[in-house]
Amino acid sequence: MAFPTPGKPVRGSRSGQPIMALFDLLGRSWAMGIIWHLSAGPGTFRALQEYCETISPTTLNKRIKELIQARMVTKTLEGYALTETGEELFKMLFPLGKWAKDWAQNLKENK
Amino acid sequence: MAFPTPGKPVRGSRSGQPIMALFDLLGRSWAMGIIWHLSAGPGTFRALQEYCETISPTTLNKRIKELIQARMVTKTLEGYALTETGEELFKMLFPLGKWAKDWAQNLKENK
DNA sequence: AGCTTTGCTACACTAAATGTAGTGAAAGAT
DNA sequence: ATCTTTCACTACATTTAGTGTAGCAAAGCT
Repeated sequence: MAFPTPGKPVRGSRSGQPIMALFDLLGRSWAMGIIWHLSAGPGTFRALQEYCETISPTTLNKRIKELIQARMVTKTLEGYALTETGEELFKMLFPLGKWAKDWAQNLKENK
Repeated sequence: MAFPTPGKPVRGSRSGQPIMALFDLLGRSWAMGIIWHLSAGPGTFRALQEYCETISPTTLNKRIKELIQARMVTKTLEGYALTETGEELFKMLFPLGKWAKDWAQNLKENK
C-alpha cells in the first residue's frame, strides 16, 4: 500500500497539499502512537506490538512501512527508531501530551 | 458511535490515557482536516463537505458529532465553529502546516 | 406556490483494521 | 547437532470504518 505522498491525491483530499498528506499519514490507526513510543528510544516490532496493545501485526507492519517510506522511521540495530525528521515531528506533537490531560480533566468536570 | 473518551478504552489502546484518546479521535479520517478548516472561521455542513472533497456525508456527520462531544466544535448561527478548546488544539497543530511543506520538499529532493 | 439551499439519513459497496494462527530465520541452551 | 525460544513477520477470515450516490424534510427567497 502506498503511503500518503505530498503532491498526489491522498485519502480525504485530491489536492495533494502537504498538510493533507501529513494528516492522512498521521491519521491512520496508531501512526501517532508509534511515533510517540519511539520518541523514548528505539523499539523492536514486539515492543511496539506490546505497547500498542490492540494493534494487529498486519497493521503494525503496514504502518511501519509507511513511516519508513515517509522518512520518519528507520530500522537500526536496536530496532525501529525515529529519523531526524521523525524527531522533529515528535517535538511538534509533544505539547499534545500535556494538553490532552487538561482536556480530559475538563471533560470529566463538565459532563 | 462513541467518541474516544479519555479514561476509557479507545480504538488502539485499552489504557485510556488521554493522549491515546486524543490520538484516536484525531486519527479518524478527516478529523484534523475539519479542525484545520474551521480555524479559518465558522463553516456550514456543505462548506465542510466541499472543503473535504472526498468525505462522505455519513462520515462528516459522524466526525462532527464526535468533535462536538469532545468539546472541540460547537454549532453556531454561522455554522459549525471551533470552541476555545478547539482553538487551543489548532494552535498546537498549526506548526505542522509549515513543517509539512519542508517535509514534502525534502521527500521530493531525496527520492 | 415553486425553486434553492441546507443539513442531513439510507443504503449498498469498498477499504481498513482486528484477531488468531502459523511460518521461516536466527540465537541460546543441552 | 538438535531442541527450544524468540523474533519479525505473513495469511486469512471477520468486523469495523469510510465512500458514493440518492433522496428527503425544513427553512429562506421570489
